[in-house]
Amino acid sequence: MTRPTVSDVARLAGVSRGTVSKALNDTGQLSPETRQRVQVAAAELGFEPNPQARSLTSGRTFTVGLLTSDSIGRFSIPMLQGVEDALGADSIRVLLCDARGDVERERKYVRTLLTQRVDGIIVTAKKTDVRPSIGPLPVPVVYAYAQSDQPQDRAVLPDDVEAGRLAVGHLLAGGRRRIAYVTGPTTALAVRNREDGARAALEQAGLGLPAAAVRYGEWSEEWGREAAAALTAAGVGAGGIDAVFCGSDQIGRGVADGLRDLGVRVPDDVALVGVDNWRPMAASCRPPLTTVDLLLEEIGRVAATELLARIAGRTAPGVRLLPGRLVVRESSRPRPAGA
Amino acid sequence: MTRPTVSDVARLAGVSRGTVSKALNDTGQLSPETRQRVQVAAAELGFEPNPQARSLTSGRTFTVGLLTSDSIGRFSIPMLQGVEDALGADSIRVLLCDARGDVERERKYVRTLLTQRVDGIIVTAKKTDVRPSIGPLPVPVVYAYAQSDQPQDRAVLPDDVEAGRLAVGHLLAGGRRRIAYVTGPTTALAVRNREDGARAALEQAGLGLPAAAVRYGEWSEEWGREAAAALTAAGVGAGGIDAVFCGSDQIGRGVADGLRDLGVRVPDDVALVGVDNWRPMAASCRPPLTTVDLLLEEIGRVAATELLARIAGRTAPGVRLLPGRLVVRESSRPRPAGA
DNA sequence: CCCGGCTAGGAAATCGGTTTCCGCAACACA
DNA sequence: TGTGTTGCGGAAACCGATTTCCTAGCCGGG
Repeated sequence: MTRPTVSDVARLAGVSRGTVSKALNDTGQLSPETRQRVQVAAAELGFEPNPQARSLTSGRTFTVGLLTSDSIGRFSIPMLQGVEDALGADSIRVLLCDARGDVERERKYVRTLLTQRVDGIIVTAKKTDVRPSIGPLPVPVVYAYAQSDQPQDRAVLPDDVEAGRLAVGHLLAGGRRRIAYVTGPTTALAVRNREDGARAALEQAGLGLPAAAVRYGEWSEEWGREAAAALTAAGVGAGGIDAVFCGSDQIGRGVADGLRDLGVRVPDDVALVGVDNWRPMAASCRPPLTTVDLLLEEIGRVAATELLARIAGRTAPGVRLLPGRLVVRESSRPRPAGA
Repeated sequence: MTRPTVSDVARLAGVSRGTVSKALNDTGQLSPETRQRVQVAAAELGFEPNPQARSLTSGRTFTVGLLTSDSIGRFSIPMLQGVEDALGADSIRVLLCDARGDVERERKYVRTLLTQRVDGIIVTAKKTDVRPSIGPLPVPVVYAYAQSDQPQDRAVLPDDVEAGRLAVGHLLAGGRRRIAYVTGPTTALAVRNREDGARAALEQAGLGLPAAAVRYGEWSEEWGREAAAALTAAGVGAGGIDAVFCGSDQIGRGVADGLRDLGVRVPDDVALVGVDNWRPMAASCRPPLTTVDLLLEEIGRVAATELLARIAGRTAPGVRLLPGRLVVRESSRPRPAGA
């Protein structure tokens, strides 16, 4: 009934407990025969060492804490999977803590994780803006899709400047010239970075991003619809815009619907590119929305790998940016030749 | 540098290690003075018992495994939060395992969790259909938003029959009489249960759900749009339908868009109700979608509470159904009087 | 034949708590 | 004063593994 212990294996193999440990961990000086005899005995009993007992001596728990400061959400999920992926390969367990944006709760969780003797902590958020560090801790910490206000903390982030460049570069390549940017609040770092990228791409093409072509608002469809109306008040085609870079797929979808309501054709009159590659939004959009996938799963994977490196003692501070990938759908199809 | 242990506390308080344990756990026979002296010493040192060492003797780890069979997704998140909520109150940790629909991976995770000596396991899924049991295990298991094929396993599920009844009852109360049901694949249990509920409500009002009024398809907006066209081919108003119960908010949104394209007014001509209360879908719908919230967070909370009860030895097999709640928005506004 | 060097594997300490068992001291009672 | 009870707290075993230290036995060389 009760699980086998080293003593059981020792008895069956006819050796001492210490010898069992050495045999199963490939340490100490043992004859190949003894080693094998122990291994056979362990297999026969289905012996698996008790992790609690093991970590009592080793000091390691083979567990890392995953602390989400804002709730777990749409952005966290792919990252979670990436993290699990990278850690699972080393059979490291993940302890989940959702602080839900509550500073007090976050502090409590950090204490819990330390008490629990986790080997490291990954901190995630739902926006990439700078946030307070969870403090100098006796264990390694990596921020994923989040960054702390302490420069020595390590962070893994999407390259939002590059994302803006990608999106606008794609529109330019499709022959668009008068491009607008409908996006979230200026307070968001991602909004500003993507704008920088967009500007860079435009300038490289000898174009600019006039103030009237940039619209800050909420991360919502409603805002997208509203902005679509405002942007086309001056008409489309000759004098007006011929493409919109949307700060998110939700906004993109709103813009698409807004344009549609106004009789503006997408992509014939105006092309659209979003950001996130949030399937239910982007793929069901009419027409399906071209978008920049920030590869959040990859961010999770890299963050976990970096954490393992830090646990192993290799450390590098600062921010690491990961490029996204353009997913081309209908909404940015180039104009038919000669249109 | 290194964390204080019972020995440190014992030394400071001038007692033995055993006495420290008794004092801090309110066991044994100690004078109030000694007890307090130890507590003061422990507080002074910031002593926190090592959970690994503790679980070595107690056999308990104060950790439960959360096994998501299909990936973590939209449905899991609210449940996760409910689970965390209920367990956090007892300072029980959550070990996250995402099997991503892979049976082999799931088996591996179950082994890992058992090796880890978790006190219990919660199994979640993204659909409520019957699934293979993870087997008779030496620890308690509760299925949340999932159910196993073994009747003795405990499951906590949304009451989909009641959800159908709620939705259709609401439409009937708003004066609708010719109600259609656009939903997911017949293979899904939720689809059939909600249909049963819808039928029950209709029959209670002396009405029926004709075969032509039920449309099975995918859980997608595309399907909703398609179905909207088919349902209104016969026209709306006098001879046609005056309301649609949609199997999900995604479908609901598709139906809304489809009707809009066809010039059918929602809710004036046709009222809509969805299921899920998935904010980004339901609230951004035009018009905003009335929907049945299945209260997944509550399901997570209840599942966790049940698991704790089982860990404590109180057990009851079988399925427990939790009712949802109607969230009324624009899409089901009753017709203006006299229309 | 004796001694030094080497190897295989056992004994015991250790990690940090919990728990059982036992003895001492104080007290009540006859 | 002797004895039985009770309250308090210490000593030590224990949980399950790892690791250090040490010894027995074997080998070869002188």
